[in-house]
Amino acid sequence: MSLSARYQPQETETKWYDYWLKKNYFHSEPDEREPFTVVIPPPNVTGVLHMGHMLNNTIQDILVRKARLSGKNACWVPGTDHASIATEAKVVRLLREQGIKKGDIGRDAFLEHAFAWKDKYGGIILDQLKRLGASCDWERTRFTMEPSLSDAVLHVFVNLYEKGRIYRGLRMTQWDPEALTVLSNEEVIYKEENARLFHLKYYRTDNPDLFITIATQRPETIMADVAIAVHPQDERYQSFIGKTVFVPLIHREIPIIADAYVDIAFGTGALKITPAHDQNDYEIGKKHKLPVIDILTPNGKLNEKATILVGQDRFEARKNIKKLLEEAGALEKIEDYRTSIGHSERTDAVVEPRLSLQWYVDMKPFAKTALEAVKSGEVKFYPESMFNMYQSWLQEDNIRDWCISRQLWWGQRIPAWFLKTEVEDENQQVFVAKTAEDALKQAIEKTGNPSLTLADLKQDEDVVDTWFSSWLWPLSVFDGFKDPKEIAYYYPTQVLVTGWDIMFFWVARMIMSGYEFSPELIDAVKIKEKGAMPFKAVYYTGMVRDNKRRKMSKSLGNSPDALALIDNYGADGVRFGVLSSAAAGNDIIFDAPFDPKTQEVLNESKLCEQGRNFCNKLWNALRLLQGWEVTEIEKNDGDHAIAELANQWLDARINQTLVLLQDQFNSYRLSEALITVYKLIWDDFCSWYLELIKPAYGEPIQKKVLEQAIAHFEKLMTILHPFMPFVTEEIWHQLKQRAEGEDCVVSIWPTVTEYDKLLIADVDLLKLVTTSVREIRNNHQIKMKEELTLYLQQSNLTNQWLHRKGIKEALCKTSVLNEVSLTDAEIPNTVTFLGGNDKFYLVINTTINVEEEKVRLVKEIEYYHKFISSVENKLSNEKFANSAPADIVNKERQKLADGQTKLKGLMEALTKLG
RNA sequence: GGGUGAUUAGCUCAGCUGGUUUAGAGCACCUGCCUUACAAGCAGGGGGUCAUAGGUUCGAAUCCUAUAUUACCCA
Repeated sequence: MSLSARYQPQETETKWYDYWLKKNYFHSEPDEREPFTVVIPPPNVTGVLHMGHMLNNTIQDILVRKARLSGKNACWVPGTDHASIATEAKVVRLLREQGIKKGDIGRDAFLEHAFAWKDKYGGIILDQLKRLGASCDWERTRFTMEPSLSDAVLHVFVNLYEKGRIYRGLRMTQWDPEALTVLSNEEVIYKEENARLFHLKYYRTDNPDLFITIATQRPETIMADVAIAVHPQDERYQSFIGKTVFVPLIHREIPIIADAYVDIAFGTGALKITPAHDQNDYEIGKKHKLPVIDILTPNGKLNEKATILVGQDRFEARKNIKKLLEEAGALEKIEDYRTSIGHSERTDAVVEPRLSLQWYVDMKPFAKTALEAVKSGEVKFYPESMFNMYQSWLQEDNIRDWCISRQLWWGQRIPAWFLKTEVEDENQQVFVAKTAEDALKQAIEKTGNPSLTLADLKQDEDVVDTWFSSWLWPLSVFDGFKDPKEIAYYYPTQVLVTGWDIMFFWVARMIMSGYEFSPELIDAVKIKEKGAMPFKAVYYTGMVRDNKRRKMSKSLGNSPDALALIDNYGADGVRFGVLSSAAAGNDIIFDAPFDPKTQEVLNESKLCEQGRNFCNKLWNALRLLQGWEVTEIEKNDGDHAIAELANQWLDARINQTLVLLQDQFNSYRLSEALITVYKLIWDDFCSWYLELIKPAYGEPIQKKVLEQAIAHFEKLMTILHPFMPFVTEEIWHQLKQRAEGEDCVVSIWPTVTEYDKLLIADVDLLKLVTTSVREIRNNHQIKMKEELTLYLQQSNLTNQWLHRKGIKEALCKTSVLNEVSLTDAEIPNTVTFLGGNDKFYLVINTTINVEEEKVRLVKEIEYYHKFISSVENKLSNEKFANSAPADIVNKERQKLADGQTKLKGLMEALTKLG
């Protein structure tokens, strides 16, 4: 059967993925082998595959496939995250389009809609991962809101509450007026923006001629002012302290207080205190026992407490109040300035500080554990430098309690019940339990009222933050909270692969929950033996950016379509492209070009093209092997000697590379590992090995040589498999007839054996001489086919080299020579070049341009002169000789000696030219 | 405002513990080849004061300090 001249990924990729699934190769069950566990960072259930997923899942797949080939019990658990805010927003929007309001249909009906929507559209991303080749154990697919995982969330909530680590409190929170929920601090994204600073006059109540000017960027909140604060040492305002002023427009009287918090240099040095609408003002207000006046509705409109502009949106009110202030003579001036403004991560709405009653996790003890885990090296970060960022966040003075309640319905409802009779406030009685029945028992006990029934209780309306379920992911995907069997085997996971942007959201919190709960779920002996950490290593990928260094995102439209890329280059090609410039932690500039006319991103990539070309190279190597005619007759001729040499050499090179690869895998230098394999295959195997064993035109190849070649090719396919699974599986099967279950995906990663380093050096010289001869041909316009004669200067080295079996024949073949011989004499009318330290003379039939030759030699001589003098300088420095280690000094001496030999040779050649 | 990285060829990046590195790779570029597996290819080539200025050292792309540029994190 003849093969197409080009590799066709479309034809093979689906075929092999289905085959692997059919064979159940990705499924794992606990057994006696060492486990290699990876849990996927669960993408949003509503998500579609983007470049970041491609990168991060390619890396995970490489690690998992490599582990599988290395004989470990590889288990990669996939799944999705319910993503409460994002999903709820999506469903709300969808319902609105159908004319349905969330509030009208109620909680249960809404959840029905949401689940229906999730069943229909959720999890598309998991199918897309299959296109990429992800070898997940799909039988283990989990969802953060499925019953078992939700159960774990409730368990943990109750557990932490009982330990006194979860509390309910009235605090200043970050409010998203669009999603109508509080956010955790981490969900607020600060952006630098242009803003205006309004300078407003507040007149004294005791003297209408005196006023104090304050600077604010939020004039629409002055109706909520409760004081003006100045610095106690500010000389300008000493006479104002203790007096009162009128709030402009509404003429409410407020005091002027002194507080060292005020920055004398900022604005006018006088600060309006608005506790309901500013975090810092709230703190000052509390300190000075000032009242709180909240003038905003949940959706960011002014309420009746504002008394003016009631019903207007905060930004509309800001515009309108400017006019009123001007008319009232209260506006002194407006300044432009830059400031950073907090936006909601999910809805991008400007967040509003808001006083509200929420649930919090006390983070101090957790932070200490999490910091220690990485500091001690139990959890390793790649790259290590990520620890700095981690540390600064977890330090005691930086860590803040985690607000975990959200005013949403899509998520796990908070397992807390209250008495219907009590007013909702900080002091009301609360019964935290996994079920309403348990809560009722508590209520009866605590109130001493046995007649209470379920009807007297009401459950907290809120749900927990999505991250409060995903922080349990490594524990809950193995149902650790229900059954210790699987988790005892699979925990801790090996490595977590994720972007550094969710280091705080997710990584740190998983470390916290891991240390907190795994000792409760797993046998103490096992924990002692394997550790309590959720993963042994974290591989932080960079952010994928476009060629203008912007983060690739759907909203910017600067990300190529991941699936279109796979269509264009094949999954293997895209995997190659995405990985090849992705060192851990460094951001990746993905090279997809933009259409110069439309400015739309094109689904093209040079790097993926390189990956596709590599597949094609492999494919053609296969075609070469298949095209040869085979002979059973073994001849002990030159070709045989070359084949033997090539065979042993490639074997040595593979072994040498395997050692390097192991090191690269151990340190997670995967892009380097890929380049290493790429070079081994393209340069060593294709360019040298196959060219060496290639029979002359029309000649057959010896059966044994072909078998050796196939064996090497097969080994190389196993080595490349983790990176490019599809093409390697295809070639693996094309190479020979395979028995049932004899597949590349489950082949055995080669073990390193002793190899001949000297042979590698000898072939390096062969390559060097060949390249030199080819260069001379190029320079003298001698055809590649024209056979030439080469002489080598006689020396111990050349003598030994040329007499290694196969070298002479190989050299004749690669350099197209008719004769190679050793000589003591200078050979006239030849081009001289250096190979190693020795001189080579190439006889060419064209007349040598003596002047050109001289120029070339003089240039080289100059180079060595400089080189030698720099080494001599170093060596003549006594301090160097005394303080440098002996082997370094010896190396320098060797460098000098070699340089001198080379220089001598070149000088002789120059003299010879006359 | 506080902090952390980055700066190496036209572009994207390697270079790990200072010493076979007067610095590597891929792409792009130049020259010659449709040679019988592959033009998605082959053979060869050019191109870098390692951001700048100091310092430590026998020795610095590598360590230290400052400056510049740039990216990000935190408030």
